[in-house]
Amino acid sequence: MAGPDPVASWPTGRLLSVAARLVEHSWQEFLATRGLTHAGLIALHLLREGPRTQRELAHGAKVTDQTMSRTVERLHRAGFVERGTDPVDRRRTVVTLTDRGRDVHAEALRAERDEPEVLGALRDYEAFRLQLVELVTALGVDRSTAARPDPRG
Amino acid sequence: MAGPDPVASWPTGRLLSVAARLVEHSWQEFLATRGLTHAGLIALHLLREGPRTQRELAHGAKVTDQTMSRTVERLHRAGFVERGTDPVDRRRTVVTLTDRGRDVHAEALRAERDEPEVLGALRDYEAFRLQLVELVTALGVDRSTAARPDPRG
DNA sequence: CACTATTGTTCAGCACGCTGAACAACGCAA
DNA sequence: TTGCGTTGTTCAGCGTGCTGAACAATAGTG
Repeated sequence: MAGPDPVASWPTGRLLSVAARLVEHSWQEFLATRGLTHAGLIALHLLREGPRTQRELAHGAKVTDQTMSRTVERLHRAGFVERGTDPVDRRRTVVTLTDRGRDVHAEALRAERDEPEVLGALRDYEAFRLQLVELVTALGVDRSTAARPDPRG
Repeated sequence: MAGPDPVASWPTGRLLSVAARLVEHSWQEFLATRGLTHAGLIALHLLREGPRTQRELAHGAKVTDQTMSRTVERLHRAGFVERGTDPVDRRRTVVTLTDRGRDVHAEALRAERDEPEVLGALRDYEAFRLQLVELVTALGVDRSTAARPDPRG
């Protein structure tokens, strides 16, 4: 008994993390049956308009190059992307969407539209989304090369 | 240049994840200098009213027992909690806050109040918080034992 | 051509989340 | 006591995030 769920007393950052996990989790059923992961989905999303280098994908997804490297590897293993070396600059790995990748991404878009049940618990879904976009835009200047902006000590 | 940051087109779940990472990251400076982690902080938070078993902590933090197990281990390693076996039920590990733990938690609370700069980017901070609380309350029924609610197949 | 710096990617290793499985201790029944 | 199911915790292993370091290839300088 006592205090059952004083979630309201949590720090906002923690609230954000837990909410993210919970929502991610609600996608798991869909994703697992398709053999893809939630991180891979955003990469697919960024790839829909054409081939990109891993660096570009990392920038776009607001993650480090290392993280995107592994995500792409996973995506490739699942057959959703193709990897090739840029003939002009052989350091670069150019990532391209396969048909299956394009297909599964389209399906995910549909599913997102069809099942707003999860986020339906929110009063002002659109307002909430907007706040998130603001937050990410404000805080997520870049990353990718994992720049350490203020090493004063 | 093309499309620089179409964050607004991201799925909401991804937005949530990235926002969480970004906000978490803004705490890193504070946490790192104190030798604690963001996951540990919520455990400390739950411990402030008295000793708890790991199971209770897991419930309270909306994570699985396994995850809490490792978090407590880390906290113990850092000297913020003490662990003991319940004499009544020797299966149980009772976790208690140390003085240092209580101290660092209080400091974190203060810091949270003093530096709302990060979340200050938001228009309606309170409304946003409220949405998060609603979301977590609605979706985060429990976890801990990692119950699989619907294994129909 | 070597020398050095920069750029693109991967490797090593950690934190944090999860699931499945193992293990120890308890509780209940025969 | 033995046996078995339940409960509390940890171990194994994976996915996603990070940092720091290594490595390969390109580019600039002599």
